[in-house]
Amino acid sequence: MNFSEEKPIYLQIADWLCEQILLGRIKPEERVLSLRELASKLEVNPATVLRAYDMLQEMNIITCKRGMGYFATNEAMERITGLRRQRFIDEELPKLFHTMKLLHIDIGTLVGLYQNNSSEL
Amino acid sequence: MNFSEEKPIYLQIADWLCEQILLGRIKPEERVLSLRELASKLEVNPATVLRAYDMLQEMNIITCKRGMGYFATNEAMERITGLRRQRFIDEELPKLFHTMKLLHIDIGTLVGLYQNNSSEL
Amino acid sequence: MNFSEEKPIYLQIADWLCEQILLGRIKPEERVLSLRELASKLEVNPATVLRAYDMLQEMNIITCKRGMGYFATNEAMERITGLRRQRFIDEELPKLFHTMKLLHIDIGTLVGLYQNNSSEL
Amino acid sequence: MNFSEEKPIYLQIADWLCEQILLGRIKPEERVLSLRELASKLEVNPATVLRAYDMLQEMNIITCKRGMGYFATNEAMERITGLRRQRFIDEELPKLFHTMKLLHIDIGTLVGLYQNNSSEL
DNA sequence: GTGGTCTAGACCACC
DNA sequence: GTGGTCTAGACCACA
Repeated sequence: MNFSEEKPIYLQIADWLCEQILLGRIKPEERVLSLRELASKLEVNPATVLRAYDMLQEMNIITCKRGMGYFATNEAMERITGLRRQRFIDEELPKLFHTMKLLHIDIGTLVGLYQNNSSEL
Repeated sequence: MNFSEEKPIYLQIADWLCEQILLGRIKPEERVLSLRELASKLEVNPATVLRAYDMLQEMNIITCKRGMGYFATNEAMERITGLRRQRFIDEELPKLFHTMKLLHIDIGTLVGLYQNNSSEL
Repeated sequence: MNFSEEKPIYLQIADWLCEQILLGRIKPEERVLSLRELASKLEVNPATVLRAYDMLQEMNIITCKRGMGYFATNEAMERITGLRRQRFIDEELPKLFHTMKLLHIDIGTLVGLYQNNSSEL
Repeated sequence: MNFSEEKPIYLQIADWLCEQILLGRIKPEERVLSLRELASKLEVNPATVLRAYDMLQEMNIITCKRGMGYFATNEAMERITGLRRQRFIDEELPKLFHTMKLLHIDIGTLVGLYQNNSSEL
């Protein structure tokens, strides 16, 4: 995994784990990698993974069973989708539209780019 | 000017100045406020403004004439638009489309939100 | 290290570090002294060292791993040599030849001085 | 005239004037441009030209006749050549040889570049 | 007046 | 521990 410079690594780890869940690669109630496993896989400090897990735990996305590891909650997916949709609509979209205006990119152009981009995948 | 907490002030100053140029409030070759003027206007330390100006100077958006202050270059606008369009298309759009996919927001929905948003302004 | 008065200290630090790399005292991927370590060793302010490191980072000569310090990139040597050769040939040599002409020093004389100088070392 | 960024303008003006003398474009005892003439020609502040002239006066390269302007001294050429040769040999050459060593440019290469360069002019 | 450098020190986020 | 940001203030060279 490649970490971007602009965001703290622990946030990127949390985001990545959320995506794994959204994509169905981790099911509700399923165990996620242990701190040490994930840390060594990602080549980061376990304390960094811990911080991500702590955060997700507070959001009720994962939960810790002592001695057994961390597990996705059964409401994980709804929590993630809810939080993200809200952030997307309230924060990201306004910025997006502002940028488009400044750069004189109209919505038609955006749709065009979307379709090209989608077909590439 | 109100500074957000999430980004360094010097970056916000740089962004703000770029927008002033994009919006035509500062013309090419025109002098921008001196370090001290801007610093006292924004109530920040001159060194913080300097850091913003340094950055913009390296991007060829402003240039320093010794003892006389900083001036917008005559290619300022193209530089800014160029840099931003590229960043938008290469970095922000892919993220946007990725998020849309994860959240099951299709392009039609986005267009709808765009039109609502535009009519509000 | 003795700093000359004529150049900013941060540039001298940057130059010095580049030479350490060119001379093989710092290998690619190797960690360089932390801001604070180098600052206290050189008896300067950490902010001054930071400025040098910032500059080298933009030139892709060193890179920052968060919380762990700065490391020479694996292309550090090529970058330095490349930048310096170009500057030497494009800027310094023309000045040199120009000066020689004005002072009526011919190339033979220069070669003589070179050989004396080399044998001294 | 194009001023470099790295040196104070007044020094560049002084250097330029010295070169005019070395090249014989200004003869000993001949009048040089007045402060205002030169300032407007170079598009700089007369105070900047004054600073250059002051410096040259202290070096006995030009002299001021009140009410009549500045004149090259009759020893101007020797002064300039003397100062420059010394600086060239004591300061510039050692730096040059040091750079060549670091960049692995040998004296033969330099001679080659010299000959190419000379034939171009 | 302008910008540029440097210091000392505080405070923060991150690993 | 690491780097990053910001402040306050001093001092300098330059125009």
